[in-house]
Amino acid sequence: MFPASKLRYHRCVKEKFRAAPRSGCPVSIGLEIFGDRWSLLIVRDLMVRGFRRFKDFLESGEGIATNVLADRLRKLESAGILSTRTDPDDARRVLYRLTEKGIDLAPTLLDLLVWGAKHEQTGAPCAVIAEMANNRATILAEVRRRWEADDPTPLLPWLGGPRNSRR
Amino acid sequence: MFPASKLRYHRCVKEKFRAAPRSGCPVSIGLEIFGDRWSLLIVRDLMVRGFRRFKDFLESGEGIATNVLADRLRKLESAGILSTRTDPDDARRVLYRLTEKGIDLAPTLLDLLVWGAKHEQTGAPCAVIAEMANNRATILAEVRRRWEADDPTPLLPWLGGPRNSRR
DNA sequence: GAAGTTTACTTGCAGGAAACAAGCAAACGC
DNA sequence: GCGTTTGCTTGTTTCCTGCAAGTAAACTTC
Repeated sequence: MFPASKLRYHRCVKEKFRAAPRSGCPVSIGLEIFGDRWSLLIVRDLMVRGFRRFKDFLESGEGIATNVLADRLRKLESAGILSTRTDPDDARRVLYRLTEKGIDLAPTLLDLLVWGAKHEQTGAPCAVIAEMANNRATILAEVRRRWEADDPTPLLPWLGGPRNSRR
Repeated sequence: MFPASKLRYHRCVKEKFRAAPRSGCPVSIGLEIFGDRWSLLIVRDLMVRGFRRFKDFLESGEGIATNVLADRLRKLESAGILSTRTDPDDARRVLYRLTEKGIDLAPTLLDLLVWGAKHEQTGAPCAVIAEMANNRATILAEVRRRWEADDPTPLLPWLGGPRNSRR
């Protein structure tokens, strides 16, 4: 009926106007955008795993449903955290990429990672985590470099990158 | 029927066993705990506004409902992020306090604050935010000092502390 | 010591969001 | 043309949220 891109646009416009934000606190406003169980995982995958495509996120191992994923991508886009464009090599594909605003979430995400690794039993290797906690600035610089260079190599190999992008 | 304290305990035990976590990633596990619009706001208020009591959170200006607040406090407690005890001065009151695990969320929260202030129009004074971004270590040390000293003075006066604790 | 007030909740209900399953159109590869 | 891949959408069911109202226990006042 409509081309996908137009459909997406219509939805964005509609969904952006929800209830008024609750307070002027920046934390509160941030939580309004990604205060749920999925959004930050998408940002994480874009940032450190080099994910770009719908399917990558679907198979990320977290078990997100397609409708929820589509919804979150749409919301993150309309919040200016990621941008979309059609893959020049295959017009079926939509490529997702963090914006400047999105990549600025790197410190938050890194802290969250360190916190989780410290206080919960996770599958993360302790050595890597210790290194991350100590080399904060270095890691943040590297994340940004990759983003600027549009380099999809996963930052954390043990997390696994997108599987078989060219199957 | 039951004293409130016992009721709370029963709920905690019951609610802790939900679906299995989705992946071993620390970020994912963290989001499992406070991946919603309210939990981190509660942590924020405990950390920088000196809130201690149920009523403080209710009147924080965010408009949280009583049942949601009770639920989040319970979950945060059973996740080990905050602890509760009865106010020695008034046995009706429950005093909430961050645990070590909870105060360790300070870096995350600070980054979130800086991010929000940078990318969204908020009511926060720019000067204060700039100062926070620059003096990260100092601020984190001060937050921890207050926590260790059990000092309820709000860290950010412009946020407002608990109103009329002794009315 | 009875009556009212405060505090920290719980309960009930309606509406919305999430999970699950299925379907579908456009773009490719042959 | 024909089957496949990709990125979705559309139901359906189930679970979760948020609001309004209510409640029990602990204080306060008289």
